[in-house]
Amino acid sequence: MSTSPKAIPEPTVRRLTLYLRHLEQLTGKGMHKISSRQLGEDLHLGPAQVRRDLATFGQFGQPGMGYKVASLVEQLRKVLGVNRVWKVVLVGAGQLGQALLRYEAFDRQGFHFVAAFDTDPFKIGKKVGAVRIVHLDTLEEVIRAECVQLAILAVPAAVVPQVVEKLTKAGIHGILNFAPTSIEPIPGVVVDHVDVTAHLEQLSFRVIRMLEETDQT
Amino acid sequence: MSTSPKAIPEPTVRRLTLYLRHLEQLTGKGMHKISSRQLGEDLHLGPAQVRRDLATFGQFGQPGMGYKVASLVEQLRKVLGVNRVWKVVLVGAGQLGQALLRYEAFDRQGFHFVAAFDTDPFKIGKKVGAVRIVHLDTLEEVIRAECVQLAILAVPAAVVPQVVEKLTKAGIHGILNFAPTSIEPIPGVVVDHVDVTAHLEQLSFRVIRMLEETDQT
DNA sequence: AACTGTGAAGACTTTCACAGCA
DNA sequence: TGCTGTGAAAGTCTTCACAGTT
Repeated sequence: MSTSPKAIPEPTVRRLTLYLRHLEQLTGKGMHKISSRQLGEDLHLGPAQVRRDLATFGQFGQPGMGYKVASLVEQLRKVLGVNRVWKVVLVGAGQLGQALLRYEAFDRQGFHFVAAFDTDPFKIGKKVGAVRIVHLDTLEEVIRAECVQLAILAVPAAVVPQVVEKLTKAGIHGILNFAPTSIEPIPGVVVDHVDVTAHLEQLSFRVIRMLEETDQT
Repeated sequence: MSTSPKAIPEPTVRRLTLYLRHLEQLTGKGMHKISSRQLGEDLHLGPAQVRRDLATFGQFGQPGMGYKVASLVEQLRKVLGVNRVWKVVLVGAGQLGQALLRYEAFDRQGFHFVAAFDTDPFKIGKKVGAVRIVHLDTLEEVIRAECVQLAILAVPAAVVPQVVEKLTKAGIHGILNFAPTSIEPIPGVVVDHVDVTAHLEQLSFRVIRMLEETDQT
């Protein structure tokens, strides 16, 4: 009976990210306004889809003119919550973990690594990118001291449950899981999953279908 | 008017991967049959969802008994196209690319790297995991000679269009893109996208929403 | 009794098509 | 004219609920 919950559909949220990235590139090119038709064309979406998505959280377009790129970028950042800095920890400093630590685009988008954890004595103390690898046992301490909100998990599937428990205890708010295993839902923690093998399997499925359709004799 | 195209919904395909992975783990544990209720519980899905998904491509369950794990695994593999080996090349042997080359789970799932390409003279000739890095100029040659079907792109966004063109010319069937840029649809080529920044932004959005909902005074 | 497969209902998402503004 | 925002239609996906099998 107070603030309306708004209910933004999940597919819309996924596309907001795409709009934001594309619009950021456009500002770099000095483009000041854009229409839903053009934006849709660039991202291979229908113009109605674009307008519906953007209208979900307010009215930004100017009828007859289109959207002002700069203000749209600002609004999208606000909606997605990237108009501020998120503190992030990495758990699991293997090959993938280290590649993520070195990926500079995260910082530019407001996701700032404050620490990396591992249990391998050979890795501890090593500096990767801008952060030092420390022992997993210090996880709770660091997360509380630094008020870290997000964690990226790049550990073997087998240890995911234990690490998740530690993170939950430490009061983390969100987890992005790269391990090929599903995480039990936890109240108060948002979980998302990046599953590269799943994407390859999707690709496999779609390639087969495509070839079958093409090959109709 | 001949073979029915069946039309499997995309969300279903995404879940098939999850079923497959979970069932493979179950075989390892000596579990021989499972019900839709149990499988759904394990993966946090409704039992009706599971049955609908599995029934999409044939009848596998035994009423009163559930599903036979081994035969379901076999069927899912067949549907997803992972009952065979896919030849894969990596383009872009940076941090992320090298981490992917070393990720052994791909091979186990039937995705076999046959080559890695880059343009950096310091990287060329180096062996990462089981494959050697060679110059991008040899891409078409290698893809044709080895009949490679899939490519993983881990190059900077700026060079994606050129690389995609090379791949298309070489007759690739599927591309999995890790660069934060969208790829123009190409007839005869299936494209999928792994976008880590997008996942972080999703997480950001959902964490904010969760905290707002929790905080209602 | 325990369970699957599925028609039909319901929920959600996309697309159409047009009123209204610049 | 060129464009947005949106009610309503169409399309897609999920869930219910039950007939039918073991």
